[in-house]
Amino acid sequence: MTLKDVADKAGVSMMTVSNVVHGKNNRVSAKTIEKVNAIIEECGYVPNLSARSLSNKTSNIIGIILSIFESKPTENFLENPYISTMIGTIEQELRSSGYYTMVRSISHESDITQLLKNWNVDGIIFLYPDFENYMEPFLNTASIPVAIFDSSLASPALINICSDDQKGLYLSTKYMINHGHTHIAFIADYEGNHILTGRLNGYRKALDESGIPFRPEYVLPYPPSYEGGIAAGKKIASMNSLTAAVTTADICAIGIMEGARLGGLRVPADLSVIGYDNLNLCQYTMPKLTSISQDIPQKARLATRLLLEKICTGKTRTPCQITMDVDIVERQSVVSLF
Amino acid sequence: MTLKDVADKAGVSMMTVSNVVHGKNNRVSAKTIEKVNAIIEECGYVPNLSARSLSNKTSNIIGIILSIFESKPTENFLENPYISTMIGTIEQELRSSGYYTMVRSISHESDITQLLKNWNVDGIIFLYPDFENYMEPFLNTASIPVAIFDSSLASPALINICSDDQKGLYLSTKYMINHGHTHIAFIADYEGNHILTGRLNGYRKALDESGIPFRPEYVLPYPPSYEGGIAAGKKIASMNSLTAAVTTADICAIGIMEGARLGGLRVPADLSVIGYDNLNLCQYTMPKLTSISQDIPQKARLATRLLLEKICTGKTRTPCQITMDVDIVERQSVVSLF
DNA sequence: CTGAAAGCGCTTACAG
DNA sequence: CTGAAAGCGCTTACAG
Repeated sequence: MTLKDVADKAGVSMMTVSNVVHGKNNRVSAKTIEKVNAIIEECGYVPNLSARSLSNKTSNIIGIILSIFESKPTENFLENPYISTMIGTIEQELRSSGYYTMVRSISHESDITQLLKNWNVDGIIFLYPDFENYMEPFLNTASIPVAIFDSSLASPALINICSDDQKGLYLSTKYMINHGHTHIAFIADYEGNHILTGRLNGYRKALDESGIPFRPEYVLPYPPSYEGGIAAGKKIASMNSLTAAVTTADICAIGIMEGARLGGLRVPADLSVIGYDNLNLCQYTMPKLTSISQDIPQKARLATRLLLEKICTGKTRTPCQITMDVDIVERQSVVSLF
Repeated sequence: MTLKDVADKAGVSMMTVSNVVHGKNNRVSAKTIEKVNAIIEECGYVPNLSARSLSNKTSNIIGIILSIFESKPTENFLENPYISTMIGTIEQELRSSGYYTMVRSISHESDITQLLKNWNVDGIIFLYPDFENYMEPFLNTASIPVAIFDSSLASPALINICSDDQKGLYLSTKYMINHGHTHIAFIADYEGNHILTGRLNGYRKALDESGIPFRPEYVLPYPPSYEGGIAAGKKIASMNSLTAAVTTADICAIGIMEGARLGGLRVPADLSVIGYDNLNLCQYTMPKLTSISQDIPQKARLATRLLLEKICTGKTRTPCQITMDVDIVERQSVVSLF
């Protein structure tokens, strides 16, 4: 069942059917519209989008790029609930605007342009900011809108949705201070990572504001993973001077609690801890983990909308670099020293 | 840069270039192949897959169907790490075989056939068995291979990868028995759900084998969610007769531990618990949760391979309903009564 | 308000 | 081993 079949059956031209399908109602008489729609309904006609794409030079397909690194094991990447929330939210948003979602992992920069040419992809969303090295040259070549999250690149060609990393750690550090803590560790190997560096700055800002001296030895550069957290927790127990730890991932905070216990501390009695991301699992630990939350669906939705707007109008209305607010979610992992 | 451009530049026909692109080397002389490939390389020619699809009646696109229910809030669905592992593994597998992954949520049965016609999708993978009502009529119409997981449908037209649910609960119940437990609760509202019913059967089988009477009052039909688990845990505490609980989801097991504590029990001293799925978060709880593990990537990989095999050959080699093995992962949530 | 023609970039089926 | 012709299902640009 093709456009032509419908046209023949209705006794009109393909052009007329096409106009009806696209709702260009001012170009067709009401009577014809009705007749054509009845036939479409009856025969279950569905347009062939490959054909449309071929003549259109456009596809209504948006590419979601998963990972560029072969080296990085995909498993880690995938067990992250962040990713599924992102993909699901983006798909819903795209679908409701008549777009299709193609998910693709890539291993070379050339894979991206290949994907574009293969399917006339209308826009691209990178889920992770890992792509930054490839980004600049790619952006210069790319003729289609591109969205990314938490990137340090400030190119006006890039839709870049960030979250307020500095405020995140400002909030958790301030929360510790408000509960009487002054010896607060910051856990993350921030060097060379602009997101983590932003968070370190938030930590420092909170200390400064309260007149608490910043001590470099309280910055423990362990990776923000479960294992990194365990190592950090043990280290903290051995230092014997800290009452609180803030960090940049819930998994790491959980590791810190575990490591601190292994080192002989009670949590939260001897060590208060605050995580980051507010994952579901914060409520499953003991104590339940206080954490910094960002609205991930909101982030995904905003990126998708700006991308579609740019595709349709050729321009983004708002500044294309947007920083989203974060919040603290109180649970039980912080003890008051007052 | 199109086939024609390459052909002109090489001084050959489009047909020859097409043959080179598809590696039909026996139809082209070595010299011509080399010349054409050099030009392709130089110009960065990438075939337009919409055009290919149009003449081919095939697309190399596989549809992954996310959710059919508008009513079910998508959020729940998405924060499930199972989903991202599935999507990621399937995408990798498809990509390495030259296929493309289109993710799509649907709200009506007709959305599926529409997707097929829109893009000439070559195959479909349903992530969840929720679609069973729609399945039978759909399978009769559908001309393309379909894969699903954990479905009770035994249609030979369906590639159906299950896991050994009965064995899963047999293992956890047996493990309890081997540690001296005889008063063991089974938590899940299994009625009307063939997966959970299979698991209940495994529970009963383990009891039977050890000559422990099955007591209907030990089956607590709470939903296998965190909240359901909390309710079940409180109930167990109030019953004062049970020393162990097996269930069908890690989240539920974590809820049970929480509920039991709220009811005054110590975990695991007073109540041993075993979960199901072996999610990462099993290692983040206290006590760390013993659980039943299924190899999710393996499941996704197998479904994808069988689907591609069926697409290419028109037949699946193996029986299309496959049950995968499960295993128990020991941690700290079970105490020995000996 | 309606339609005939040309073309998007590829493949299939055939001829040589 | 190579190529010219027709066609996949749609849209664009134009004419009436």
